[in-house]
Amino acid sequence: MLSIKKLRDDLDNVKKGLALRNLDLSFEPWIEADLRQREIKQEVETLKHRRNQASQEIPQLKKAKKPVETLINEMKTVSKKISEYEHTLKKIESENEDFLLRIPNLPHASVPVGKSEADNQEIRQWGKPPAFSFEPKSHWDIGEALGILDFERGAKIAGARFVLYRGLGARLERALINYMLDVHTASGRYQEMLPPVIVNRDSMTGTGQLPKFEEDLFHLKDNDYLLIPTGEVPLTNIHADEILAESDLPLSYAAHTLCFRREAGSYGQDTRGLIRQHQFNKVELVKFCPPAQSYALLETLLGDAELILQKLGLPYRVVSLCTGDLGFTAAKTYDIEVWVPSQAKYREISSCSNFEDFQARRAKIRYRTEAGKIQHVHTINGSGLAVGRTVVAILENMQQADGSILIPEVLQPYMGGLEKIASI
RNA sequence: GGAGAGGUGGCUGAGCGGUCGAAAGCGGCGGUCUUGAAAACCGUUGAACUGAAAGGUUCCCAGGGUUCGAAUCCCUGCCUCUCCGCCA
Repeated sequence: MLSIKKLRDDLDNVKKGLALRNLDLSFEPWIEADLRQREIKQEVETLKHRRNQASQEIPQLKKAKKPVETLINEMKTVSKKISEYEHTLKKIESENEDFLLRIPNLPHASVPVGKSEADNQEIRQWGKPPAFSFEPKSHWDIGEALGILDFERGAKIAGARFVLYRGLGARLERALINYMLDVHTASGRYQEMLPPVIVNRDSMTGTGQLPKFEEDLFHLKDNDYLLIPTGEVPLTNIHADEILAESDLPLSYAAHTLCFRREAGSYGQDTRGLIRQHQFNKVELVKFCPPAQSYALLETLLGDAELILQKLGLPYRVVSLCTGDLGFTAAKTYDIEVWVPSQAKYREISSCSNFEDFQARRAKIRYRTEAGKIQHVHTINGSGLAVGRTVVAILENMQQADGSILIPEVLQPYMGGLEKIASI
């Protein structure tokens, strides 16, 4: 959520920022409603002031054995008016709130300006795409041939975009989760968490999935619970409605969670394979910090995610999303894209963003400065990494002519010392 | 799932329907004292909105209701605890 002060005092710059996102919102109705809201509020407050005064006078008059009938009758009218005004006020306030909750964050000055994905800016590449002496196979062909991925049975059990990992496939997924968490939590860089993967509406609103993106979420209707699309939701909301101490910042959390996405609107995209599943594993990194540190810490967090790929020996590049491709809540985002040989393309495996105070304002995550001032923290998060897609990258980049897969050295201890996965 | 108890400030914990944002204690902060610290004593100590300020409004889990007036009464929901049942 943007600061209402900014909207009132600096609307031109807000509009400019939104224009960079290809967004042209009409603010006129809101401006009017906002004025009206403040007017009514003042009116209500004046009436309430009178009522409060009377509430003190009445007992005094009673004590002095003076008549109170007139005053009470007068207050009856006042109270009636108050509740009428409040009814209107509530309606306007919730409409205004809803409008604000649907405005995206503004891009940071360092974000490249552009219309679409095509304008994203490559920051760096790491590693070289492997050269194969044969036509590299897709990970689903490899996985099925090795008997470690079973898409047919995944579909039978649940439906399209679900997979059954078997044997060493399941082991590999688990190995990656453990490896990633071990690296991130080494020497206390991130505190490990294991949060709920089902959350309430407040949490989803706090991190920005609601109210706008409800159709992307799985919904448990009986009790209005929602399945998280990313670990960012429970991790960020850990500190919702809290005032943190500056001396405790920055806070860094890492967690493995399942993630669930409806993938409404992505029909026809990545219909085969692990890339786009309704349910997947992810290790998420989240930081809370004072505003002055957030851009430096975004780089740190990005580096932490990159480290995993480096240690696994998987070629990747880092891309800075342009203003037109930025997610709803982000002020700045780096995507890490890993090389996928069968597609001869880099594909997203991590997204690292600085939300500035956008989520903190929604979720009411604040901190007290050393000077005693209370202000919103900045939140930063990123995948470290999407586990299923890491499996994709390993299967495809490490594939051998004989159909086997070499297991990255750092992962071997997590695979019981196994050096490769081969069909028996 | 059944029966009961309860949700008050950083914590513990008072609070008759009417000067209650809320006693008291602890903790925190500032000071006196001290070479320093502890102890003792004194003072101070929630948040949001609004206003240049003075001030005003709101918040005692959440949402409704009763009332001139609600932390206090009623209803609903959520959460916590105890007992029973079931259960990984």
